[in-house]
Amino acid sequence: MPAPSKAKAQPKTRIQKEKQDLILEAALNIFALNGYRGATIDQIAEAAGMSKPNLLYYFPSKEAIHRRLLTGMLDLWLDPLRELDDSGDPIAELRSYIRRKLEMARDFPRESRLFANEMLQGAPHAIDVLEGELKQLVDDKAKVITGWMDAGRINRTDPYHLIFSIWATTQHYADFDVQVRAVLGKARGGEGRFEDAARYLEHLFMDGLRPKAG
Amino acid sequence: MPAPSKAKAQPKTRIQKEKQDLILEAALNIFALNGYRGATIDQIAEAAGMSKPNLLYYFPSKEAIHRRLLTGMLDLWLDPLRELDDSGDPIAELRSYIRRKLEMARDFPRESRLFANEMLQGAPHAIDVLEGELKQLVDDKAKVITGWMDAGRINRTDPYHLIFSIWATTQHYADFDVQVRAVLGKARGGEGRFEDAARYLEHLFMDGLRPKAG
DNA sequence: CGGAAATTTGACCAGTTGGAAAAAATGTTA
DNA sequence: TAACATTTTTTCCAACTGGTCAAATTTCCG
Repeated sequence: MPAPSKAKAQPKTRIQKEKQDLILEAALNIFALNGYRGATIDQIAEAAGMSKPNLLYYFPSKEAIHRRLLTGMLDLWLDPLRELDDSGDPIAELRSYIRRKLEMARDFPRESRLFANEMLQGAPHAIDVLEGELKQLVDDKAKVITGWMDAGRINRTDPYHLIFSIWATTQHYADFDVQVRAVLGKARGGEGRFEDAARYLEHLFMDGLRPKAG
Repeated sequence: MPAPSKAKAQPKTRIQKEKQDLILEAALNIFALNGYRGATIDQIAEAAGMSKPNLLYYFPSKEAIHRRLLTGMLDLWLDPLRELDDSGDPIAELRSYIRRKLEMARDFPRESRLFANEMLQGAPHAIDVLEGELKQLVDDKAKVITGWMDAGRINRTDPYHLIFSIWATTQHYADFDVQVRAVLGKARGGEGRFEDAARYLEHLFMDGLRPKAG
């Protein structure tokens, strides 16, 4: 029995990596659905098709699994913002940022909910990333956006709150999915809702509600 | 020992009402912070300054406390939308709806988080309200908004997604408070952040980002 | 005061949960 | 096949959790 704790950091065999991925996949489902405390190792193990002690052979603790998922997804989460390009056309850049974020809400709803859960709890495991990497990145991109405003290429407004509102509106479709579906009903709550949302959000962020000709 | 179960439905004495309020107040803190499963009766009891059996004298179960909080806040949550007035000025009505919702995020962050937690879990206790009362109300108000569009008083867009985006952007400041604070930093993350948010959101929803003179 | 009703407490319980230990089973390789 | 490392299962445990119950205490009211 060699220290299995090593296995977690860098999986040696391909089998180990496969099992770990299996566990992470199952854990993502359970955590996203029930929150950290609501999830049990037994549930995760069963979903991964193995026994609890077997799962604990690959990860030292429940918290370790959660930490892995969270750090993994934080990177994913930040990617779209990283792509916001200073040298591109402001309107097109922001439009495609909104689209990318909405696609993430559609394609990675479990990750989004995991993140939302963490935020609701006060980000006990992610606060340093928020105050470090995230803040840094947002500060950066806020400058880019401010530059566009200075050049008169988009209306002047608060770049930080602009980014917040893009986060909020897009993630809403993942985190509050039940509500969205319930309100839209069967007719409009199907697959098309993301298309509708994309069209709407684009219009909102670009032109707002007030008619141009006062 | 008369059936204490009656006490929950209609508190007899003023003392009973006071204690129940004390418990609900404490429970709101704990539930909002830890989610339903993350909260323990012991925690709530201690926060309310009483023993666990004593708390259970006033509420029959943990779930009963949670249910009371949830139904109580759903009403509060719907109030601002109810006030949206068909006969008012569209721009002013929507503006003040946004302001009211943002004030709710500022003044009732715990309630907002309780609600967010419930949504993330798939609304197991609130799904009927969402599909019933809430959907009804939104359908109603969507018609009002559509009427304004037909009259050319606001730009044509999807009224349902408009309402979603108002919910999302305003609640974001309660539910993702840690993130907002972390990104804004000490300088701008203080009390003023709600004022900034209000100014920003008003501008966004009214005029969007694209300069009028293309 | 004195008794009844309401409130509070301490002891307890059964089920669950995260996790440990060790043995058993299964490769793997020479 | 023998020796060795890896993986899996069986068994177990201590802490925690929601909730009960009877006894003790306090409050209320004539």
